[in-house]
Amino acid sequence: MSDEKLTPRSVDFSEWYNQLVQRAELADYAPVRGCMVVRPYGWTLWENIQAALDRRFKETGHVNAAFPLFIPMSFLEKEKEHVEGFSPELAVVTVGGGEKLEEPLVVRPTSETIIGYMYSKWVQSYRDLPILINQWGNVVRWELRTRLFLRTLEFYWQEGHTAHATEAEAREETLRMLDVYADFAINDAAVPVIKGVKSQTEKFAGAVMSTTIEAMMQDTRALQSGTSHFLGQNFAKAFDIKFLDENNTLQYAWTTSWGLSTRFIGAIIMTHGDDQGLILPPKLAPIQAVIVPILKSDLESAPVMEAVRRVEAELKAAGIRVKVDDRAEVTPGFKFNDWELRGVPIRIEIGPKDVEKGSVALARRDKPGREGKSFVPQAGLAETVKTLLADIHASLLARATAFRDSHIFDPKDYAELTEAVQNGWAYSYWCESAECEAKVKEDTKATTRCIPLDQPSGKGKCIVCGKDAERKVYFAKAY
RNA sequence: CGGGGCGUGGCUCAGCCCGGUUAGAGCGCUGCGUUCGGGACGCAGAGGUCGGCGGUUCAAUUCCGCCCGCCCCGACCA
Repeated sequence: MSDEKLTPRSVDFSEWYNQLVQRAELADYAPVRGCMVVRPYGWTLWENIQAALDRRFKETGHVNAAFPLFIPMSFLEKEKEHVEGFSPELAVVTVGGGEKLEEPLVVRPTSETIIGYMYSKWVQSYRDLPILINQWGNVVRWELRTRLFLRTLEFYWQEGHTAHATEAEAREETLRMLDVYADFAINDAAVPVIKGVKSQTEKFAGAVMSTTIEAMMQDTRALQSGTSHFLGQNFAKAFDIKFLDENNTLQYAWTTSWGLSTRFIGAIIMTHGDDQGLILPPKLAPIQAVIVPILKSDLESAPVMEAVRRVEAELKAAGIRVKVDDRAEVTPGFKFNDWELRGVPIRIEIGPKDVEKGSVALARRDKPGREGKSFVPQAGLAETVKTLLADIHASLLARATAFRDSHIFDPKDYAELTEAVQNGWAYSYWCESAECEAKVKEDTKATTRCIPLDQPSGKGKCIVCGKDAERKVYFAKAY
């Protein structure tokens, strides 16, 4: 609800984002710096994301559980890289019930440690494995610079934690869940992502290997949209997760963890949104179709509203998430803009002319103006809407994919690379040394985003140092 | 934590330099009426410890000091 236009993306992309998040009522700033309130519209979107992921987790054999928010400080310290990675951003509770605590409690920044501790209690035999548990919850990381959804002190996510008898099985699980994320991103959110492996410097603190799905936002910056980690035996050794195998030999388990957070909402906003506001992917949109009645006078009100209610009931019965905007105090034109700001995929206008002709006006959010508007019969509308929703999904995905691909460059030399990452991603051979990675970062602020799983067949020379390189990597500025 | 900016109705801001009557505007909000196929209009209203504390002064939103908070820019991150 606002009468002013959004700052256009071309003028100030991050200002566009900030205004949009608030005006669309996805989230608001909380009284504590860096914390956000997820408003009902934003939370419903998150619930739809949760449902889409949770279904996939269950299908791949996982179960949900809940682990505590507080973790003994000493747990974090058991895994060297882990504590080094997270200690700068920990929130620590030192007083409880008015008394200084004997051991400070960390508000979980992630739950590998406490879950590792529990797994060590639960695992004795190879017959206890694998353990495939997911948790939906919140975590706290004391970030310095925050943005709604993209980086807040507290955020909501899911974290899967699995333990396996063999390395191969754990590695397989890591990639399986990466596939789950990619499938969700592409097929439910219409966000094209690239699956890949993080460099040693970019990987999760404590992991042997981190994998990621990377998405390109409309300002061409990269957003890590979900991660899946192969933790090797690092946490098993730190927390003593041991089992007897078939040969009665004591072995450390192999663990994985994987997470996707409310940050993904930021990915949706910055992948699809336009200068009018949000464009939500149909499968995740809290409201898939909004009906706006057009009332010329009180006389015409009754037949129009009768048609509106009938259409509403039909769409509902067909499983479409539909809302009637029957507010009397604002005009249809206002409502059009209002729902466009909120990203509802389809608008249905029903007025006196439609009652007369047995038609409705359909407007698709992804194609503004006349191009996206059509007049269709009321008969069979549920099917028409379903088809259109599917079509919108496909066109959003195609558009985002085309945008991304047209902003991925293949620089011929280092000078071209520095140019490429100013308005896109550079896809280049890299010798995988931390030195070359650091040089690019220092010169351009771009980091390695991932070494994609799909690689060209040949080999090449490192774009930075010219030495032999096995694999190509994406360099990009990132969120 | 370094550099810059800002705190005045719900929001965006004016007023402050140069202290002095009832502190304003636009938007939003409430009520009534007319409207309604791309951001309607009229009339009548409600709403402010001018971020906090202290100082200067007959008198402080205005001048001074301290504190608090927020935003932007530089070192970390899903």
